Amino acid sequence: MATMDPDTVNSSAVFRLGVLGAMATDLFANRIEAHELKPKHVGLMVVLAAGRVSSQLELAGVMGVAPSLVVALADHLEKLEAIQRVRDPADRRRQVLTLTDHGRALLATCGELAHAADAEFAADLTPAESAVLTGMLDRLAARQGLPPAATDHS
Amino acid sequence: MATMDPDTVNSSAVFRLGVLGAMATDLFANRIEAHELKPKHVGLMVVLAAGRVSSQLELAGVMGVAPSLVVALADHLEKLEAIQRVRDPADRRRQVLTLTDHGRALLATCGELAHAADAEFAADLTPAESAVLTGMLDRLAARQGLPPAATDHS
DNA sequence: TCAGAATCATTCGGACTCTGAATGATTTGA
DNA sequence: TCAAATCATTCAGAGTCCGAATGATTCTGA
Repeated sequence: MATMDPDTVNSSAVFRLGVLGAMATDLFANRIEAHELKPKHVGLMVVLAAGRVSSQLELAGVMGVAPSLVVALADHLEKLEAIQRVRDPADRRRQVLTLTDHGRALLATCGELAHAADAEFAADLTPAESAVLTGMLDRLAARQGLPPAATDHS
Repeated sequence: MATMDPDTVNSSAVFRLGVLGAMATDLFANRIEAHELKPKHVGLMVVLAAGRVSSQLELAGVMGVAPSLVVALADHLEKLEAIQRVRDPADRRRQVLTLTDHGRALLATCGELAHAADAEFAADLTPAESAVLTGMLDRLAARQGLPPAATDHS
């Protein structure tokens, strides 16, 4: 490349995705605040709703957070009666988390709030753009189990 | 509405942008770590490079953070000799921040790292999808009043 | 069968980031 | 000239998250 643009950073997808993502999360956090939820609580419920995973360690893996954080998030969701925590009879070390009816209702409410926020934040997203976002999220989620590039100081 | 998608949240742009943005920021943070920079340091430099703003209070406004945080970020960048801090002679309450040559070089390096990260982050995307993503980020950024991305003709 | 290694959840301490309330310096306005 | 406003700075503390113990349970091989 010849003379480089003075602000190459700002033209990178990673950087701008980060900035926009932070704004989006702040917006979403404000919308769900009244329900005593934070974005990560919703994230946990979303993973649960997907139905592929139920133990806390697996949750931590999919969400990319420490197991100890899942404990705190699950504690809170249990207090809200949004999830049930039951020891797996087949392996009593595991806690099996399941969404309660109330949890599903809460999640649906968050869905409505999120889409309302979309109207403000990403009003004119074309279906193609939505598809790209979805595709990226799916593929990145599919990369779980790779060397944790995010927090590897070993 | 009839039966709603079981996971409406996950189909909202705000939520997905938040998740992807967090991953993108983590990735970027890892890449610039060796230069003793965090994403917010780069963010400050990006705003400075845009050239519309120079005092710390203005910086705080554009970045959407507390003025006291700008102090800390600027302290560090000054220690790295990436910026200069000079009292505005016309108003000695103000600190005028300017990128040094080294700061510009650092920023350029971060740009390369960011674009390299793009390659990994969007590895599975087709060029068409990439273009859609870029266009979408442009429009979203404009909508949020962020500094416009310079067109990259590398 | 049984002791030791591995696995899962939990607790706890602490690192890190960020904010908001003082404080000090300077400028502005009446 | 003096009071109010403005900018930068410091500081204490809230909030979030991780990693290292700990305890409980399961798995393994001899």
